[in-house]
Amino acid sequence: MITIRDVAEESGFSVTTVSMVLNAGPSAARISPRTRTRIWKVATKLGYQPNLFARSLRSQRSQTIGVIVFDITDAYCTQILRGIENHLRPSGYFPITTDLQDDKSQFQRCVDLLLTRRVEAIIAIANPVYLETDRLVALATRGIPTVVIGRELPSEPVSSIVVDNEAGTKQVLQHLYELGHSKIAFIRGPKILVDSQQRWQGIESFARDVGLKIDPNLVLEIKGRNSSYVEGVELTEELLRRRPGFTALVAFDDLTACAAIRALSKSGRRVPKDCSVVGFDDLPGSAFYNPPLTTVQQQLESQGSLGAEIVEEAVRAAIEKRTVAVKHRKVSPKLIVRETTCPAQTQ
Amino acid sequence: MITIRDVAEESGFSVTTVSMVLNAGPSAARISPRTRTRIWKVATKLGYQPNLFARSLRSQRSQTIGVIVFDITDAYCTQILRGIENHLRPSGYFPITTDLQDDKSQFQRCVDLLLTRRVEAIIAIANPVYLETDRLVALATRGIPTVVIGRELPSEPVSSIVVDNEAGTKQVLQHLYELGHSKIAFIRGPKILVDSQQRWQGIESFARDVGLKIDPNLVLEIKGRNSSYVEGVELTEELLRRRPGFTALVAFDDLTACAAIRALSKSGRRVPKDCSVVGFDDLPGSAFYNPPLTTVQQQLESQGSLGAEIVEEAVRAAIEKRTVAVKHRKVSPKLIVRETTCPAQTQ
DNA sequence: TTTCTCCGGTGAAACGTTACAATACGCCGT
DNA sequence: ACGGCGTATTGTAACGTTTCACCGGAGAAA
Repeated sequence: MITIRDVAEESGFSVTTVSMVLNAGPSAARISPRTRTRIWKVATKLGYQPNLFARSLRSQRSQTIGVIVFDITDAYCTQILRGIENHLRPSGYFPITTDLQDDKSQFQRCVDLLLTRRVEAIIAIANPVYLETDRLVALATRGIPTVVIGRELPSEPVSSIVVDNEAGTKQVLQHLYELGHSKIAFIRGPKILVDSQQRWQGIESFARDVGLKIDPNLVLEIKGRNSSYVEGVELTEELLRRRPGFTALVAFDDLTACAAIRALSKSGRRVPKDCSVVGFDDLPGSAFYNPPLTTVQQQLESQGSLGAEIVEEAVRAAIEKRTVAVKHRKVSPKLIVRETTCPAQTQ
Repeated sequence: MITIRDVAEESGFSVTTVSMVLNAGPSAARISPRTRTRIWKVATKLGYQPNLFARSLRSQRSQTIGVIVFDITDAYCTQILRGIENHLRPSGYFPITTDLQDDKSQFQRCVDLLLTRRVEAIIAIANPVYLETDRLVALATRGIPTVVIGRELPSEPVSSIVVDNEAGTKQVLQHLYELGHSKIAFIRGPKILVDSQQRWQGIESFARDVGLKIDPNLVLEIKGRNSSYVEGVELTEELLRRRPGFTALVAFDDLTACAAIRALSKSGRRVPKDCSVVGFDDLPGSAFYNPPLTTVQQQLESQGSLGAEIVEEAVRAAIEKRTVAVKHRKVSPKLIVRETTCPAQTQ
């Protein structure tokens, strides 16, 4: 392994000079251009690779950002990860990831792991049903910039990024409205999720705006006792029992939408001809569903890179001893029209 | 931040002694039990956290394993990651992941990134269509234990883990055979993939064993020119045009199976009543497909933990200056019967 | 008593950087 | 000739560990 000392000897300059040049920081400006090129040449000739451990030990900076995901096998998390990594790459920071494995009790372990690795900031991807807010706040007050993706924490000293659920469902309903649907069924998400309420507000608000009537008998809600998929199937069957006449169904999310389509197919109805269906999330599989699902895309990659941007800025601020305000961002989702929606049949 | 020196002063012992005790290595045995408990007590009282950078700098060991995935948003990769992480957790190693983003040309960058972080070993999750074998071999010969998951490299100094494709398709065909199917269509995978050939061998071998006749007109092959999904749809339509009488279809993988189901549905056929369909992979979405897909599970988590086990052993061997043989492991897949297969209709 | 061995522990030198203060030196004005 | 100043460069002390060689002393063997 070749060290900075080797470069110094080979180039005839001191270790200090080499260090300054190779770091290309502000102090490198004080070194003459001739010396700089000379040192660079020697460094690349020898194939010098700085030792991160020595560097971090001395400079007290790890060049590392910690990411906590609630489930690495969940496509929601990995798309965000992709965004984070892409944003961080050019800035020289490296993201390291710990996985909660959907087990809330692992949170402290994950945080400790990251702190042991001396991460300079933390991005947490929030599970919709739980979030260890206190621990995140503890981080933030310890001076570690923290941002949470997927949950709004307006009153806490933690930055956050969320999707604009209301705007999403508005687009959904507008789409169906423009296709001429008026008898629309809804499967709402579980009450515990803030997302559910926001999405419902978008529905109500758009319906009110255009004078669309929502039949309370066509609105059911996921209780979340058992698998969301089987519950989706059951609720759809219940809707069919109550008022078989609806021509469209808005599901809380893609999984529920898939369940609904399954139930509709089993009852002999064809999607979208007899009934249009719309989901929310745009899971990777949704484009290949039978039929391909019309749904709302959450711009997860953007959310990730936005998160990375925020912590990066916060870290930079900390280094320069500036303070930086907590940020709360909302990203606009996008309706993706595929093959589960079509104009309402005029009967 | 509290250091080992603080613990030494507070406990009245030397830094050396504290270090030996806290590392709980073989040299700790030389220290008397009384001293040991005393030091531990002080360390926990002060909340001592060793500085990984200092430790790694001195000991030349990073306690880190590098993982290269070909696409972090691919469920295939993340399930393997889960297995790796779970295996590594108790042993104190930490996996750091780099993402190829399905771009072969990024490989060297990813390797360099990991080498910069001084990983002690590398696990590479191979993309089915490409693999930078040379670079992996280069790693292995540089003394960095390397294992590749998803590709067999029998003649190289790199360990490997693969699924037993042949055993998988044998189970598939046996399942259909036992359900009474004899007119079976096949969509083979692209020739370039070794997986394709192995899976086909399983089919042929089982058919030969039980005397099942395979109609060459019912065998089509993915060329891989455009999206695998749309090609699956087209091939299924072609099969229906040629010999509409088949009662079952074996697809190369889940995505193709979904495409086939889609094409069958569009042609008015009901799955599984009119035609059974089997996939391969067990993608996370497959259980929620319409209908839920009968498929072959690849035991990805096991593959991951197996990979972790192999590199861990290799690292341990390197530390103790033993040499350890390259290992090639095959894991047995498992048929998951869901709702796309049923007994053949006797016409 | 002397020498040897073992036990329990220690001092000091690394590991490869970066940061701070200091230095050498050429040049200007006086 | 001399002080002063700015520029380009350097010596040295950290950063927090681990490791290696060593040491004092108590008991056993000679």
